[in-house]
Amino acid sequence: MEQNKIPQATAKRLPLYYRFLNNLQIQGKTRVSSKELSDAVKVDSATIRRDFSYFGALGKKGYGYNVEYLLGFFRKTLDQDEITDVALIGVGNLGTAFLNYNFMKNNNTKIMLAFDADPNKVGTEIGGVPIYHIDELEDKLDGIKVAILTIPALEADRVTDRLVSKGIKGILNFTPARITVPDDVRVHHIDLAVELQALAYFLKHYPLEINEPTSEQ
Amino acid sequence: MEQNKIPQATAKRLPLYYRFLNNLQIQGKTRVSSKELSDAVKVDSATIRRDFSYFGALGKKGYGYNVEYLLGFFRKTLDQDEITDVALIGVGNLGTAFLNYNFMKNNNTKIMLAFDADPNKVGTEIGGVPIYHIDELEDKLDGIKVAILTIPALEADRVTDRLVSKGIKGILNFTPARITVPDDVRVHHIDLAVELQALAYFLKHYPLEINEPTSEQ
DNA sequence: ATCAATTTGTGAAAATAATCACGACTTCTT
DNA sequence: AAGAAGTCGTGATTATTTTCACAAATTGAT
Repeated sequence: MEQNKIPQATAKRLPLYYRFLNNLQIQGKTRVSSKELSDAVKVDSATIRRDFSYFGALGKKGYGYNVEYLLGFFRKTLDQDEITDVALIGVGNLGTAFLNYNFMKNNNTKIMLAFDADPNKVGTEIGGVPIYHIDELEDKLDGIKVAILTIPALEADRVTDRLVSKGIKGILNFTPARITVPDDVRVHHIDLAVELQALAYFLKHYPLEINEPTSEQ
Repeated sequence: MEQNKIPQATAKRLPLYYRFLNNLQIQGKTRVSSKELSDAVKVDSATIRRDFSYFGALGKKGYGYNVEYLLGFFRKTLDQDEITDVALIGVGNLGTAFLNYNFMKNNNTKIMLAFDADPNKVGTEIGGVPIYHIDELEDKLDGIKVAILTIPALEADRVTDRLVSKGIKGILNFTPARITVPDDVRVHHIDLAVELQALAYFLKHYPLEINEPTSEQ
C-alpha cells in the first residue's frame, strides 16, 4: 500500500499516540511538544519525532504540534472513522473482561459478537454483545475479518482452522498455543504467562541502570 | 550479572522455549531439532539456534538437542526452581482471569495474594488466592517484588506510587495508563486496546506477502 | 566401512530500530 | 526590535536483531 515504508515499530506505537492525543484534546490542550508527549507515553522524544516524520512535517519548529491537527491527521491515517468488526471466541474470564472493557469507545475496533460452548452463556449478552454457540460460528461470521481467541489452549488449533476457513485474516491469540495459519493470515500472540515469566527473568538478570529506559511493551 | 550479554529479544523468548520443551518431554520425545521447534513456536530456526548459542553449545550436530538436557539447563537458567511471588491488584474481570489461569502450574511465578476495593470480594478466595482490601496493601506486601496491575486507569498512578514505596520492582501493567516509576523499577505494558488496534492497522496497511513471517508477539 | 542425509554453531551480512546532535525556524520576553 | 529559549525534522551514527549460508560433526542406512 501507499505507506509501506512505515516501520512496524512505528506502526505499533500509533494507536498509543492516538489515545494520548485524544486525552489531551479532552483536557483542552491545543498544543503539545514531542517532549511532553514523551513524558506521557514513555517513548523517547526523538523517536516520537521520527515516527511522526514518516507522515510528513506535522509540527512546527519552536512550537510543537497542534493537537487538533495531529489528531485529525491520525484519525484518517488510523482509519478511526472506519470501524473494524471483531468476533470474540471464548467467553471465559478473559473473554468476559474484553466484552466489558468497552474498547470501542475511542477506537476503530468493535466486538460485534461472541461465541462459547457453554449453554448457560449462549443467548445472553455481555456488554451489549450477543453470545452464540460455537457451532454457529460458520453461520454468523460473515464479513468479519478479525477474531480474538480466548479459549482453552487445547481447542486453539481446531477453532483456528474454522476461523481461517471462514475468511478471518487477523487473530489476536491469547492462547498459550502457537497456532498455525496460512501465509495471508496475521496472528499476534499475547501470552500472559510468558509475559509474567519474562518480567521475572528481567528483574533477576537485568538490574536496571540509572537512566536506562524504564518501561517497555 | 554474569550473563548480561544475552540480548533482550532472546530473553523474551526463553519462557516460550521452556514451555514447549516441557510439552515435548511430556509427550515422551527425547530429541528435537531447531527446525521442529521452529514449527512449534513460530520462530525462525536460525534464530532459535542463535538464542541457544548464547548459553553455549547445547546441541549436537546432526542430532539436534536432547530434550531432557535442554530442559534441565533452562530450568536452572530461568530459575524455574525458584518461584517469584506476585501480587495482583484489582480483581475485576481481567484480574479474575489471572487468578483462575493457574499459571503457576508450570511456572516460576505464583500469585500469592490479591487486592480489591470491593467489600464483597474482600475476604474471599479465587483460584486459591486470598483477596484483601486495597487499604491493606502496605501491611501484606512484605517481600513481594512483582505486581500485576489490573485496575481502572484512573487509579493507576496512585496505586503505582504505593507499590513503589513498598518496594515493588516489577509491574505488569494492563492499565491503558503509562505509569511513571523510578529508574530501578521495571514496567511491562500490555495494552489490550492498542494490541487490537495495531492488528487492525497491520491488516489494512501491511498485506502479508507469501513467505513473510506470519505471526509475532 | 562408506557415504548420503541431518543438523548444529557461527562468521558475516542485512535489516530494523533507536539515538545523537544540530541547523533552521518560531515563539516569547523585554 | 532584538535576543533568548524552545522545538522540529533529519542526516548520520550506533545499537540491536534477524537472517544467510556453510564448514564441521553426527547419524543412520546399506
